[in-house]
Amino acid sequence: MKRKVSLKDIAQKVGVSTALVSYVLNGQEKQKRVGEEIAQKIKQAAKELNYQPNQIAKSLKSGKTHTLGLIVADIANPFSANIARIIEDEAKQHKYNVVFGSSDENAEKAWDLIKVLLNRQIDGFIIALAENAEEQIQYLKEHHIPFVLIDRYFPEVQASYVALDNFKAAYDGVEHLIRKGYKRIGMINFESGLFHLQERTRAYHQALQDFNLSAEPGWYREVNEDRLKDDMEQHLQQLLLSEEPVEALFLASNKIAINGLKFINERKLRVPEDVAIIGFDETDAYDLFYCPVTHIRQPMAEIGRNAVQALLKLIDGDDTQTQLNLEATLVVKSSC
Amino acid sequence: MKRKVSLKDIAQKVGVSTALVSYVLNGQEKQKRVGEEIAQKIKQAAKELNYQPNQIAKSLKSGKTHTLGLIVADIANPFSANIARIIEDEAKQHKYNVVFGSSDENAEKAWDLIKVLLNRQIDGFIIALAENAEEQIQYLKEHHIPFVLIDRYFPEVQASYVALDNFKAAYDGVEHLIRKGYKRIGMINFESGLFHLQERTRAYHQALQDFNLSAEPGWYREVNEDRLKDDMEQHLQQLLLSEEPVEALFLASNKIAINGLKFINERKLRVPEDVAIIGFDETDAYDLFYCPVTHIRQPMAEIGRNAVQALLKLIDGDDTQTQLNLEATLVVKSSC
DNA sequence: TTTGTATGTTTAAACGTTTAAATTTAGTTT
DNA sequence: AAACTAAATTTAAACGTTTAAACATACAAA
Repeated sequence: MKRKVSLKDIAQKVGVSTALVSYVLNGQEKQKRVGEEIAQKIKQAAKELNYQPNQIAKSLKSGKTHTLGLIVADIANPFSANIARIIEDEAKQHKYNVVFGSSDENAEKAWDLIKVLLNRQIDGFIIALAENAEEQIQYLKEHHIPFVLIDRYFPEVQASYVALDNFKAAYDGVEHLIRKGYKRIGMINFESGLFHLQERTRAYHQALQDFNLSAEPGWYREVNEDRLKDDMEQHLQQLLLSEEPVEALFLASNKIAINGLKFINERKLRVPEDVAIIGFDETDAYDLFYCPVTHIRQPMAEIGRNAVQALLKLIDGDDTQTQLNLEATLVVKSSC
Repeated sequence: MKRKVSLKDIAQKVGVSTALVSYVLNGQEKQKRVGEEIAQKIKQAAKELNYQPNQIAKSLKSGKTHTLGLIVADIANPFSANIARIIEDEAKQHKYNVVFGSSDENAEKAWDLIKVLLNRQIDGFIIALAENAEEQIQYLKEHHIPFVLIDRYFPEVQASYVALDNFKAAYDGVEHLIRKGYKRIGMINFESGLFHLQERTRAYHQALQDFNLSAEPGWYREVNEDRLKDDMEQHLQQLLLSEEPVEALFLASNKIAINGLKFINERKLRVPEDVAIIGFDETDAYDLFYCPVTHIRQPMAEIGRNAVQALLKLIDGDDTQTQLNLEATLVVKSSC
């Protein structure tokens, strides 16, 4: 890679000091009252040499990299990928770049990512927290590193976040099932201490209670992310193919829903006749299923955009915290 | 953000020059024969102060950022997202980070991305080319910037790439249909000058010819990415619901397949009775469709890993080009 | 003529590293 | 004791920017 053109090269060509070149190329010719004629020459030379400023040098000087770090559970998950795209676009609009990393829901990995990205001097983080990551927030706060949480947050820790009103979203979903007349309503959620998932569970129970429906303990099931397929098989078997199957099922995430639908497909169960379904998040799968699936859609674009804007505010030194619990949309199809 | 600990701080604390600290912390204590005792003190101090080297400064000095630029069409597309994840992991193993950008299949945007990332001094690119991007390759080559193409490449331009043997993959798919006894075989592909897509079309025609099947021109259709839904509607209408519908359909990408399946779902067509289907790429949709879809699977992990390895080789100054056309797998389900 | 002011330009230090070269110190040969 | 060698450490420049401060020049005012 032949050495790139630097300020010095331009300075040399025009016959001035690098300072002048810097002033002109940064639009400070007026304030620093650079001579009209020389300014022109400098601009001309910059163009001729196709000068591209070295951002690394700029960063070293300014301490700013104009880069945001994005940490998600897994960039290969459509939810993360979609949000990543939105964040990328929003960041680009503000002339920021995005470096990303996947934590695999693993606090250890998330730590590594944070450390690595910090050493690369990114200006701030957008993070979808892993479980047991309170420490990390604490660290970021102590070191005054700007960050915004998305999707998940810890209610007891003070921090900026842009998330879903998970309770309301899930409540609305379960209520929808109830109003459709289903009485035996089951739910499958991840086995997880994450607040946003627990909120969905809380909403399920609350809704059943509010509408005076009984809730057999066995109707609520938890699956482990790492054994997703097996756990789903096992629980669905019990929920749907036992003596007294549930009539309706609330599947609390896109991955859970996809697995659930696959099971239903394989066993040739009829939706909504044998079991009504309501899913969470979005996936092509919902539309492609023989019976399009009613689901709870998160406002992805809003989440992404708000997160970037909140983060940039923090980076710019405006310390007001942003705490958004956005509303989901119930997309009614024909699965219940 | 309180100022971070620098070499100077450690030097000061121990009472030596920064040079020594640098030597020790970079494991050069032996070659530079740093005193045993002082070396210990330095390490100790570094630990106590929790020293984290400033990578920006290192980069400025070395000209290396240990960061790879990844340019895909759209990070929100599962294909891109999956590859991104694999690339991320492989890069991490070699202590590299990944910055990404989406080109939206738009040469202009891809240019911007390249420029921006170059100014950030990334060490090399992994690129899924947009159409009309020959120039960009030329530019990268002229400037001796290491890069590896994935998924797409221009056969007439000499460059490292890791891609699929699209011709063989598609040929195998069509041959599968033929061997199943289908005679009237249609195909839907993107309207695009991209070589990898054209190869799929070429394979379709070649296979039909090799097996002495007639190929009505109307059986081959092209859709425009931006009008995907409408175009698909229109062509499927003609292909499947006209006087003489095709018996089987080769859908040449995941997006096309998903749209096609949605159409089939809406119109309540039977697969494979009314029409047999073979899809390209992977998507949950294939498994979720009431009749699991036979498809051509790309070896994503191989593509990603090979791309990173090839790129790192180039970065390390080994100029041998990597040109891989990997084989796809035909995943036989029940749609044909 | 001196002083002052406005205008235009350069100098030099700084950001946090790396590293070749110079320097100091101690030890060994003559 | 002089000369040399080896070991340990420092110095200073460099990477490519930015920017406060110093400097130079011209011109007007006293």
